[in-house]
Amino acid sequence: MNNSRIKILLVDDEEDTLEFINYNLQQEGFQTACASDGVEAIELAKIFQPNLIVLDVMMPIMDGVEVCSELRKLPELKQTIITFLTARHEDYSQIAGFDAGADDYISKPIKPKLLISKIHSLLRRLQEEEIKNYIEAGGLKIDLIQHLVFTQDKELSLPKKEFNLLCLLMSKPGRVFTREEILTKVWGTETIVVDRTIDVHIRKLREKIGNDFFVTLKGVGYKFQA
Amino acid sequence: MNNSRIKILLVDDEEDTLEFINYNLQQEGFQTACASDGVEAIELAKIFQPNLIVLDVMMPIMDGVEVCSELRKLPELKQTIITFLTARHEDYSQIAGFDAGADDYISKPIKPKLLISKIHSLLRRLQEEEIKNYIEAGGLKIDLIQHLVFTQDKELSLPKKEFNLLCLLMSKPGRVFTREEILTKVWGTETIVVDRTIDVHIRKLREKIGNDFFVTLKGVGYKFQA
DNA sequence: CGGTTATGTTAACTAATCATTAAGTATCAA
DNA sequence: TTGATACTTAATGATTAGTTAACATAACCG
Repeated sequence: MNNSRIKILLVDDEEDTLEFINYNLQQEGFQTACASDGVEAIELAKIFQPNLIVLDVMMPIMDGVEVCSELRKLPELKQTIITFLTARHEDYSQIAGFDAGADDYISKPIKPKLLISKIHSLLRRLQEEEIKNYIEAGGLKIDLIQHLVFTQDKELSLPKKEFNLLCLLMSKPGRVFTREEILTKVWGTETIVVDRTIDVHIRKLREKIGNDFFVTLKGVGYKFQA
Repeated sequence: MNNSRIKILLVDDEEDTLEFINYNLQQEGFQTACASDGVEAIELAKIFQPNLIVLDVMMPIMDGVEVCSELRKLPELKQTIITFLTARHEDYSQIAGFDAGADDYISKPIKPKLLISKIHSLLRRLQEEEIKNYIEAGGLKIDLIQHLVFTQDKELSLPKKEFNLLCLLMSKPGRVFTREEILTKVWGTETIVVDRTIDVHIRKLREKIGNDFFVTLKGVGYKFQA
């Protein structure tokens, strides 16, 4: 993963801590932003759209738990991971933190290496969670939930049959699907269609997505090739 | 959140997988129940009333998709989250899965930490939906308490069905809802209405709120788009 | 309680899109 | 070269959604 695409928002009222964490994260190439109180944090979060928020629990005015609850209410931050920063032995806030919707916590005093590795593991989780509902291959991405296909330059919404056919082929890039297989998996066992129908749908996919992705194997079938 | 109040039903034909997940979830304090086939799953679901069902797609007799469809028909499981367990990129039933009304996917091989965090986030979503008093997306805001919709320029009060339909679509902007899903979630499982009814309600929403928010996917369903 | 209005549903029709086929052409492999 | 197989195009057919108005039902209100 390229760290420079990752945005992290740091929230702490102590200037020193803020600078310390900030320095370490920037060394790792993360994009960072800092806020020194809850109100500022929420404002900044809206604009900055961070992937991760590191939030001190003990803060004046509005404490971390409260800030976290507020942040969780923002729909645009649904995917954002929130982690608390707590002084050791602050058990109460840990529990309350999870109620407020935090994903993890980091204890003070902060050890840079631990912090970084923790952040990496949190981000890995984010990435893995994101991947699940996609089929990805050869620079293309199918979003099954949104029923959309993303190419390098555009996003398209395909008709049902085309979409299903593409899903099938892209589910195993490089693997050949026989015409028979395609028929049973896309059209089902009941419906009987002539072979040309597959060709036409392949053609439409070639038109919309690109010729080279779809390889014909004469007498055998088709495959998706990156 | 107190995990011990959360009930999770696990369905898989492989004894090992079942035990493995079960162990991990029990470690976290969740209440669990296990079923090894579809029929058992449905029976158990009725009695156990789980908050979350983790359902293997590949099963003999009745596959996960089929089980999911059946489960979705039970009115008492309306609030239950159903998530599929699939071998990564392996099967095509992923696509059919969303048609059946699953909420999410978890890919095998299962990583305990990911599973747990996934479950937490699913449950958080459930909780949020219960607590939340507004839905926001694409410049629109629904106030669930006041039963009002705010657009950029005006505030409107929609009839029940229209309101519920809008809530459903806006609860997950971008996500496609199949007609079947819409029917069960807005009209319930008992009432039978003709397909045109959905169209008419969509039309009214388009009229009142704006055409472009509501995207038709022929043969699939509708989605809300910002 | 009626009468009124607002909402929900349906039917019937129209429109649009998608899927399929047919037919001619191109390509490949034996 | 030739026969089989795939590609392409356009036309047709089928399916699905949009629209409208009418009817039914529920909610509202004096």
